[in-house]
Formats: sequence, C-alpha cells, structure tokens
Amino acid sequence: MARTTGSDGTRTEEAIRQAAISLIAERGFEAMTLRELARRVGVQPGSIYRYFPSKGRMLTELLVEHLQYLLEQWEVTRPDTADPVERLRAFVDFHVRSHTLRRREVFVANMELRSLAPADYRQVVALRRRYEDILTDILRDGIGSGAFVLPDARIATFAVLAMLTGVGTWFRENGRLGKRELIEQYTQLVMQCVGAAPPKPREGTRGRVN
Amino acid sequence: MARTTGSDGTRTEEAIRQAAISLIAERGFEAMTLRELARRVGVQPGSIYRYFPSKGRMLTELLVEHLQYLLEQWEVTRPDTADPVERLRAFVDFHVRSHTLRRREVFVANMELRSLAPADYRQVVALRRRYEDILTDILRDGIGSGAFVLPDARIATFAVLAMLTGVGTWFRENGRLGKRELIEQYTQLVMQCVGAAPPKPREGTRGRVN
Amino acid sequence: MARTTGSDGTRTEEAIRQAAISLIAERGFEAMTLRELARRVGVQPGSIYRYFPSKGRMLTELLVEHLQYLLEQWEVTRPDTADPVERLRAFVDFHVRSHTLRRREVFVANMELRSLAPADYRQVVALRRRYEDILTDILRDGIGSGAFVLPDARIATFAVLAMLTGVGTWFRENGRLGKRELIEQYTQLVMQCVGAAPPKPREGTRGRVN
Amino acid sequence: MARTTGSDGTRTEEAIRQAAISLIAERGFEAMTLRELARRVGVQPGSIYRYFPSKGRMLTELLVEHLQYLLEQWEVTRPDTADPVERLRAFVDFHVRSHTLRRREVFVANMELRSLAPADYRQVVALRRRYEDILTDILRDGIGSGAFVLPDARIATFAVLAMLTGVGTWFRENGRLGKRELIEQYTQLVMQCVGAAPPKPREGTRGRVN
DNA sequence: TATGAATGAGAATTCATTCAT
DNA sequence: CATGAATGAATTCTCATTCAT
Repeated sequence: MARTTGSDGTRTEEAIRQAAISLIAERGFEAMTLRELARRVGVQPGSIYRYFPSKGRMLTELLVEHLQYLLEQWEVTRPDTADPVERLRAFVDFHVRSHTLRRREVFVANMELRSLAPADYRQVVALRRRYEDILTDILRDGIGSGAFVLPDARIATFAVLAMLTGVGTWFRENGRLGKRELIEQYTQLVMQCVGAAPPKPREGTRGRVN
Repeated sequence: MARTTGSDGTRTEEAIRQAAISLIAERGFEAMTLRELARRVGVQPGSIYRYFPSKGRMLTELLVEHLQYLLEQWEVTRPDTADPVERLRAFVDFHVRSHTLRRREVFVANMELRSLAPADYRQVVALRRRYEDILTDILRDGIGSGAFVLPDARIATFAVLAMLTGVGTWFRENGRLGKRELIEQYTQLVMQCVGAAPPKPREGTRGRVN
Repeated sequence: MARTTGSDGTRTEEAIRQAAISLIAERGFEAMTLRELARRVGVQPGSIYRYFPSKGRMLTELLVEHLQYLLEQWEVTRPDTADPVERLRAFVDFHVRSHTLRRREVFVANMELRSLAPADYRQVVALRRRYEDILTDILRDGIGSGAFVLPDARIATFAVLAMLTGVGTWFRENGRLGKRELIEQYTQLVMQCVGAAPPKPREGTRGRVN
Repeated sequence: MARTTGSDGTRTEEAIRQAAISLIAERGFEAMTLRELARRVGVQPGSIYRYFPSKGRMLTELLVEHLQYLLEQWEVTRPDTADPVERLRAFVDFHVRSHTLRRREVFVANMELRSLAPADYRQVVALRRRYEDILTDILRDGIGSGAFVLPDARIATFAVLAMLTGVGTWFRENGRLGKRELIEQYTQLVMQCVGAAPPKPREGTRGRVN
C-alpha cells in the first residue's frame, strides 16, 4: 500500500520522536531497535528514514532539540533579579520542574552521550556546558557577594546538578510525594548545600524523619 | 602439553573481567561486543564462555562482585562510633575514595542496571539498596539527634548519593584537583547539605571563588 | 494550473532518458538507483513512473531505441556499392563515429544485456544480431570475391566488432588523438585484419612507432 | 549448530571463491547477493565474512588473484626468443587459452572494474596495465624491426586485446569449433591485423566461407 | 584450556514501487 | 503532471553463541 489515508508527515515525525525518547529511556539507545520503534509508531522500519538519516543522527537531533528547549525555557523563566539566592531558588524550581516534566528526555540526555558520534558529541556537550554555566554563574555571584559559602563554584555546579538531576531516577509523578513538596525539599537541600543563610523557617518543612 | 593446571585459567578470567569493565565503561554494555572483548584479552570469542555462561550473566557477575566488595569494604572501614557526623564524614570519605579508585566499576554499576535480566536486576538492586541504607541510617540518626536538618532521610539519601557519585563523571586522577582536596570539598558540600553545624573552619577551605 | 499540455512531459521524459544513460554508464544498471536518477533530473522518484513502467523496462526501452537508431542510421549512411572493401571502410567509419558520438549508449548496450528480463533480452539480442549481420554480410561477400582473406566470416565478425567497440573503452574526445586519425588507424587495422590488399599507402600513416 | 563436522576453512574459502566467480559472471557483481552466494556454497551468509571482510573486498581479491595468476603464468610460458612474430604468436596462444580456460574470471575482470572502490580500482588497473604492456612491448619491437606494420603500438594493443578478449563472449568449450582451430583462426586474424608477412599458407585454413 | 569454523537470528539501511492528493 | 508519504521486501553485515577438535 502506498500510503495510509490521511497520513501526515509532521504528525508521523512527532510520533517517532516521542516513541524514540520513550524507548531509549526504557532500554537505552543501543538496545533500542528501529524495528521496535517502528512497531510502536505503527509504521515500517524504512519509513523512519524519511525523517532521520540514521539511527545515530536521530539521537543527536533529539538531544539537541531537548537542550535547546531547556536553554530557551530558562531564558523566558529566569527572574529579573541580581540576587543570587533568588536566582538559585528559581533555577532549582526550573530544573526540577523541567526534569520531572521531561523526565525521559533528561534521562536520555544524561545517559546516552556516549552513543553520539564524535562531532555530534561535541555539539551536544557544548549545549550542555551552556546550561551548566547558568548555574556556575549564579554560584559564583553568590560566593562573591557572600551569600553562598563554597570553596569552588565549578565543583559545586557539578555537585548540585548531579543532585538535582538525580530526581529523575526515583521521582514518580503519582508517588507519595507531590511535585510542590519535592521542589521545596530540593530547594532546601540545595540552599543548605551552597551554605546560604536559612530563610525564616516555615512550619512543617523540617525535622520530619521519614 | 604441560601447563600448570589452573594457573592460566585464573589469570585469563581476571583479564576478561578487567577488560570487560573497561569496555563496558567506555562503550556501554550493549555496545560492547564479545569479539572486541576477546581481542583485548587476546583470546578467541568462544573462550570467554569457559568463564561466563553468557554476556548478560557476565554483567551480573561483575556488578554483584563490585557491590559486595563495596559492602565488605565499608564493614572494615566504618568507624566505631555512634556519632552521625563522624559516620557521615567517614562515609563521604569512603564513597569518594572508592568511587575514584574503582571509577569504571561504579560507572558501570550506575549505568547498566537497565541491561540486566529481571531476576539479575532484582539481585543487584537489593545489594544497592543495602548500600543506600547505610547512608539512610546515618542520616536518620542525625536527624533524630538534631545533628542534621533534613525534611526526609530517604530523599536526602538520594540527593547525597547522586551528588557523590557524580564525582566519577568529571574527576580525573591527574587533573588540577588532588584527591585529598576533592574529598575535603565534597565533605563540606555534604555537611552543608545535611544542615550539619559547621566545624571550626580551617583556613583556606572556604570562600575561595574559582 | 495552466500548462502547455504535453510540453513539460516530453521534456521531462527526455531528461530522464539522458540522465539514465549517463548514470547507467557510470555505475551500471544494478547500481543505479531511481532515487539518484530522480535527483539528477530534479523530480521525485515516483514521477519516473509516469514515463516508464519499471526500472527494468526503462533499460529495455533505452537499449531498443539505441539499437534501432543505429540500424536506421546505417540505412541512411551505407554506401550504394557492392564493393566489399568500400562497404567495410564505410562500416568502420560509421561504427567508430557512432560509437564515439554515443559512447554511453554503446557502453550500456554492451554491458547491460545481462540485466534484461528474458523476453526483453531476446528482443534486444535480435536487434543486435541484425547489426552484426551487416558486418557478416560484408565480410562474406569479400571472402567470396577474394577481397578478404578470412577463414570464417562469423568469427571475423566477432573479432572486428570487439576490436571496434573497444574504442569506447579508452578513446576520449579531447585526448591526444583526433577522431579523424582514430578512424584512419582503425580502418587500417581492420583492413589488415581481414586480409584486404593494402591501398596505395599515404605518407605518414604507417610505420610510426609510438 | 556450531560446526558442520569435518568442515575445513581452506576448502570453504575455495568454494566461496569459485561460487562467487560463477555468480558474478552470471549476474554481475551488483546483482549477486551474498545470500545466493552462501546458498550455493551451502553455508550461512554470515559465514562468508570469516573469509572476506566485505562484498566489495571480495571482488578485489578475486580480481587481483586472477591478474597475478595471469602475469605469473605468462612468465613461465613466454618463449625465450627476441623475435616479435614468435612472441606475438605465443601471446595469442596464451591469451586465448587462458581466456577460454578461465572464462568467468576474465569476464568478471573486464566487466566489474566499475564496482571497485577507488583504491582497489587503482590496484587492479595497475596490474591490468602490466598485462597490456606485455603486448605493447611485443608490438613495439615488431614495428621497430619492420616485422609489423602499425601506426601506433598502444592503440594496436587495445585493438588486439579487445579482439582476443572478445572470444570469451561467444566461444563455448563444446561448440562447433575446437580450441585448436579457435587459436589458429585468432592467430591468423591477429597476424594479419598487425601487418605481419603471412607465413607459408597451410592447406585448409583459409578461404573457407562460413 | 583454548581454538576456529560455523550458525541463525537480527541489526541498520536501501530500494523499487504505489497511490491519495 | 507531479509530489510526498509510505510500504514491504531485500541487502549487507554483525553478533552472541555452539561445539568438534
């Protein structure tokens, strides 16, 4: 058959992207087969090649698109203040929110760098670096102003990002913890971690042993 | 053909283990081929089956062995005190030390759980859980004694472990940072993160902007 | 959408034919893909099917058209004499000329018979046979009249045709040898080959060592 | 099953070579599939890769081996005389003989140069050139000594080789013409072609109209 | 203990072809 | 007349695995 009636390139491409992200997150890029991807989308394996020149380039496109989305979203979300504490709070909120919303993309972006071809790797890592730099800038400013107590802004960046990104590993949308609480807890952890003076404590957010 | 019985085999098995860990860390488990593994070891692919029943079981064995080693090592290393701060300090030291020493094993253990068969997965995750529980216990005790300020011991466990394990991603043995400094910095970060009262500050370890 | 009916189609078809001959000559019929052909012509692969029912039939059409053209051209070119020497001279001139002019077509017609479907193969070989017979007739007449010294007219046909057709393999329009010289040399070679009494030698055409 | 009892690498490789030459001669290199090749040999397609790194390199190996064989054989066959006529006679004999004996190899070597990767192409063409040069040397010597009447040794080389190689196209081992007769006829054609003075005519070899 | 020959299943990818629009 | 989306079959090639020797 030549064409499923009403089929539409744009819709197909989006379906492939979504299914690919899911599959790669589930199984890993190497373990995902285009056969299975095609089956999930409901097309033939060969049809994928109308939209992506190769399996490898598909990964690259997905990662680049995700990282660019993150960077753009941060631009529209970032607060208009110079205060490092305020900015860090906003960053944590943004990061946790986007990393639970787009859990699979984040997971893939963190796990599958290895699978990129060298040139693609460099491109993706450069984008990632830009994202890391957002946090480094905040921390550096805070260290300078005395708001944060940290020996090294870059190392703290790695530490905080690792901590925050780890959320994706265990957090489930419908688990015992709500997203609001999640963000509150991680905000506290990060704030303590960078040595920020504690805000006036609100009732009920600390001291609970779980 | 006279050969000292058993000697060669043991050496070959160890060589396979080492090469496998390296290869999996470099390329990922799925991307590693037994052909390449065999080539690195200097044997034929078929020979690997003298030592491991399958590629998948090889991964399991490597991970189990690594996690058991970690648990055992902790048993011999853990300090003989009830003080949560002292125990946390020792744990951070132990974790960073072992995670830089056995970087590849740790990396593999964190990346390749996905590749395990379901039964093997359960076995490995159970071991991992026991390791996590070490930290959870410490944190819970500290929260109870007021030494730490944390809303949730389990979540803090995830956060701290993610932070600590992230070291392996960027730390290089011969980089600008020595291992002693590394441990000091991460100790500080963790201590701040859990809300431990700061110790008497030593000169030069805080406030440096980098 | 106003379009001069038929005009575009004819042009497209001719463009496809030309591009196809080039591509088949370059890569071989099996190695040519309709995608590449379409790209060269500047249309979509599917569009080729307006003009040719299948890739295989396209080859047939190209070959048949070429051979028919050759046969027709010979009819209008052949000299009006019974003299075998004169006719052979004209044939060599015609063959070399058409085989340098339509190099790619000739090359394809000689290389790609294998790729034809059985029925198409028979049709094309029959046309080829008619072309061969032109030469066989000339040689047979010459043997009969004593003008040529040859043991077997059919075998000599194969020999002479192979020799002449081989020109296409190495001759380049802008190489060191002009087309006039080329024809002169091959005329001499063929004449000697069939044992024709040498014509009055013209200065400078023999004995040169190169 | 791991291994067909008694299977033997050397024998398998030779079987693949033979079957490959046949298949390529029949269908052309591009049209031959490794599946079919494997089926003819009686192995699985993948097994071919124990002996050849790729389909393309297989072609190269076959051609190189054939051309080297030709060159070696000529070395042991060439007559020990300076006389160009004698050497040409020996060359025709050798060429026709080897080109009927190894018909398929020759055919493939003449048809499939196109299918070689650039580097392999250069290697093969260089070998071919060495073979052509054998004939060019003979013709040049003959022109110099006045034994042959030819305007250009190189062009005559192409002409004679094309003629001789064409034999493979139509000659069949069990056709109406014996190999001895075949060689005699082609020797005569070539000798006439190069303008060698005719030898004392033997009865029955000329003037027959067929 | 180790090899080397082989398997068979499956991988990514390509291609001629179809047809609703 | 031409496109663009899709198919389905086939292709080259890879890989974990087996087992006689």
